Amino acid sequence: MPDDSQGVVGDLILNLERYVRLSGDDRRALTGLKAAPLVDARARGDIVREGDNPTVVRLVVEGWACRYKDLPDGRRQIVGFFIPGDFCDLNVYILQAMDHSIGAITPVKYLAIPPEMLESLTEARPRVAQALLWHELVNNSIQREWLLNIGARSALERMAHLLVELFVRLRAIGKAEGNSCHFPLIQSDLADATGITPVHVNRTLQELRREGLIELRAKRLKILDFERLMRLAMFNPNYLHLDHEGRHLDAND
Amino acid sequence: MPDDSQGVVGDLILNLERYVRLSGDDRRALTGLKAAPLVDARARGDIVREGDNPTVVRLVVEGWACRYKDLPDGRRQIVGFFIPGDFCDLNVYILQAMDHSIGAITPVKYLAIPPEMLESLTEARPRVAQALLWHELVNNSIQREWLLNIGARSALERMAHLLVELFVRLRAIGKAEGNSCHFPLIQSDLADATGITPVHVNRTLQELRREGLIELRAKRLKILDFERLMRLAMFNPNYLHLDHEGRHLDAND
DNA sequence: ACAGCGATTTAATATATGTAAGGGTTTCGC
DNA sequence: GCGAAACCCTTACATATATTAAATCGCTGT
Repeated sequence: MPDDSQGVVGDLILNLERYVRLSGDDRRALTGLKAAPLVDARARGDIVREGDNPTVVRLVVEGWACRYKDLPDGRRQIVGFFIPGDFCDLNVYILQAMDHSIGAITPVKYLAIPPEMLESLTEARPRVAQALLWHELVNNSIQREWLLNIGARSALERMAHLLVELFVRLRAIGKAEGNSCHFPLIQSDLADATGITPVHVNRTLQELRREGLIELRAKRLKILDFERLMRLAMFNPNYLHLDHEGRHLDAND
Repeated sequence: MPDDSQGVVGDLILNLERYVRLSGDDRRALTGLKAAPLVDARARGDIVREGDNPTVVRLVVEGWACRYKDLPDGRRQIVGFFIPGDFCDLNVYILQAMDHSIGAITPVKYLAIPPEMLESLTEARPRVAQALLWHELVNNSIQREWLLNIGARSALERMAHLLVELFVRLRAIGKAEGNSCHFPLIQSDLADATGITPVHVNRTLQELRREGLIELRAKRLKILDFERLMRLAMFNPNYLHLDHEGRHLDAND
């Protein structure tokens, strides 16, 4: 849970400060978002369904969620994960009917922010607007990398890539302890996200363990050899667009 | 070639009017974009390379282009196609370093628009700004559908889906004649876009032909049974977000 | 402590898709 | 109009991943 001084929007601030340096006033303005209603969602339930016409923007405050699409015959593809500090639909609501669903992985707490509240925030604080735009563009970039991942990498490489990405993102909001982190995805989530079958996800994870690259049990992921895992995944951090801050990717910084 | 009254930005206007009803002043303002330099790109050449730091926004005026990413070992994934009236990077340039490349499929003509020119346009014409935002969000939605396509559909379904999508988009800018259209993609383009192998693309196309669903030769695509092709692809037009105009998807309207 | 259920693991088998290589055809530059 | 590429197509074979099913593990709640 976010128990820092910024309270419930602390992870968002951490998130945005990767992109833009915020002033004290910017941070205070963001903190004002906590006036929005805080909503609880049950684990494994839907938060928004394809076809809905949402009227709020959701900011994940606690827990994991995902964006997914499904086919009439039940096949399902997760197209992105949300962790605390991520917006589910900063702009998407503008399109009226949702073209995808949002589901909770764990129990989730989110702020249901009225669009006008965001508008007045971004009008008053241009740097915040800039940071939000950046955050959104990085999301699109991640989406493109996922296409490369699913379209061009082997099952093993895909898995490795997804684990590295999630670990890097979690670390960025201070949710990693050394080289390990809480990891609530079950194997069928990984299957839906990578486009491989749950049985094959299992084989793939075993291979990553056998190779001494990871440990994964009891909802806890531990990266044993970050460097080698990144090489296997052909992980190129460019697409996260963090470099302009001079940060480096190293599991132990 | 766009030889209508709006000249070189005619396809853009057609494109945007699917989303928002533009006034005469809006259209005139958009027509002003043709003051930007018109650039030629050679077929099969790169227009922007991953890592570049572009300073203009590109609007495709003639020809086809694609967004793609590649891996160190040469594997390549096309993550989107651009046809006339599409922006290549309406916002992406903000992120500084490109996380993907843009390549020409055919000879391409594009307007190289300075960001300030776009900014003054959108400040003066809010409906244009709204339409551009919509266009961008639809692009992201298409990206999500592609993830579903590559992650969850079989090779045959994937192929069918891609063909339907491209046909629908071409028709929307008046580039289809009845149930057929110019189609400059070669089989290895289709392979890179669907994440299947060129040989298998060939098998897949033959099957679509054998089933009496399409004709495809000499850079010309003809949809023989639109209804059945859509069903095979599980094509749900929601993701193109055209419905608010009350349009229907029918190959012969 | 145990029941019950979801999650993981294993195994056997099936199949879609990949790989490699050769021949045929269209396209395009000159 | 000719020649050389570039593209398309085919075949034979290899393999990664899917499918199905069933056995174990490990929570969660009683």
